[in-house]
Amino acid sequence: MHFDDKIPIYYQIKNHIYHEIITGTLQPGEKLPSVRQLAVDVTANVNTVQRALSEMIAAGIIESKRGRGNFVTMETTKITDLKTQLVTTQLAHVYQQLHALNLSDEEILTSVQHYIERKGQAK
Amino acid sequence: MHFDDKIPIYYQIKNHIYHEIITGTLQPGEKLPSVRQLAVDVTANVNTVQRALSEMIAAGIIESKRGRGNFVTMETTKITDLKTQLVTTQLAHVYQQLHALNLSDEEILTSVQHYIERKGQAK
DNA sequence: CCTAGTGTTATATTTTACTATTACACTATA
DNA sequence: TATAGTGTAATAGTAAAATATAACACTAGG
Repeated sequence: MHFDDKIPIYYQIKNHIYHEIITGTLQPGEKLPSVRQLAVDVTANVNTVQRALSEMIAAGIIESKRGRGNFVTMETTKITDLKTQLVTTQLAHVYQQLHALNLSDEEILTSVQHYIERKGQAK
Repeated sequence: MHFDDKIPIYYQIKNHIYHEIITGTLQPGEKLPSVRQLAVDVTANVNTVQRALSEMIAAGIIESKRGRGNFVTMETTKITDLKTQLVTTQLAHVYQQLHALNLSDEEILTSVQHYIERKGQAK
C-alpha cells in the first residue's frame, strides 16, 4: 500500500478501510481479514493496524469479537452516516483551502466544473 | 497559529506563507519578517521556520539575502504559477477522494454546489 | 483436551519532527 | 569600526509514530 509520509500510517489505514466499507468492497456484517493478514496486506505492523482498528471500533463501524475476528457493523445507517461525514469533511476542507486562496464561491464551483471536464484530456 | 497535529508543522507554515503571498498579504519583492520574528508569530522554533523557508527558497518563491532578510520573489509569473498549482492540487485531491467514495462526476459537482449553497445555514 | 487462528497488550528500539540553545556569516548603520 | 539585526547551521534533547517481537486471552474444531 502506498502511504503519504505527511500523514500517520494508522490514519491512512483507517481511511482506506472506511472507503472499502462505503464502496461495498466490505459488506455489512462481513468479516475483515485478521489483523496479522491486514498488516501484511498494507505492509505495516500489527500494532499500527490495531491502532487504526481501535478507532474504528470506538466509532462503532467495526465490531470486534475476541478469538473470532473483526466484523463490519450491520447497522447500515452507521455506514451511510460515515459516508456523508467523510464527504462533508472533504468538501469543507477544499472549500476552506480555495477560499483562503481568494477564490469566490462562483470561482470555486466553476474550477471544480472545469477540472472534471478537462481531466483525462491534459496529457 | 493553529496547527493540525496530523501534518508536519513546517509543512503548514509553508502553506500559510504561500497563502499570504498568493492573496497579496505579502507583495512581490516585500521583505518577510525575520525568521526569529516569524518563529514568535507562528509559535514555532526558528529551525522549524527555517525548514519551511528552505523549501520555499528551493521553489524560487522566496529569495534569501544573508544579513538582510528573506524577500518574496518579484517574478509574478512564479506566484501565479504557484496559485494554479495549489488550486489544481486541491481539486485533484478532493476529486480523487470523492471518486473513491463512489461519487460520480455529476454527484461530485452537485455536492460542491449544495455545500456552497447551504454553508452558513446549518447551525 | 489440544491446537490453530483470532484479537489484545506490552516491551524495547528506531526514526522523524520539533525544540532549545549556541555559534557562525553577513549587512547596514551609528 | 563596533554593534545590532539578519540568515544559516550544528548540537543535544524530547516526543510521537512505527517497528519487531513476544506474550496473553479467547474461540472453534478436530
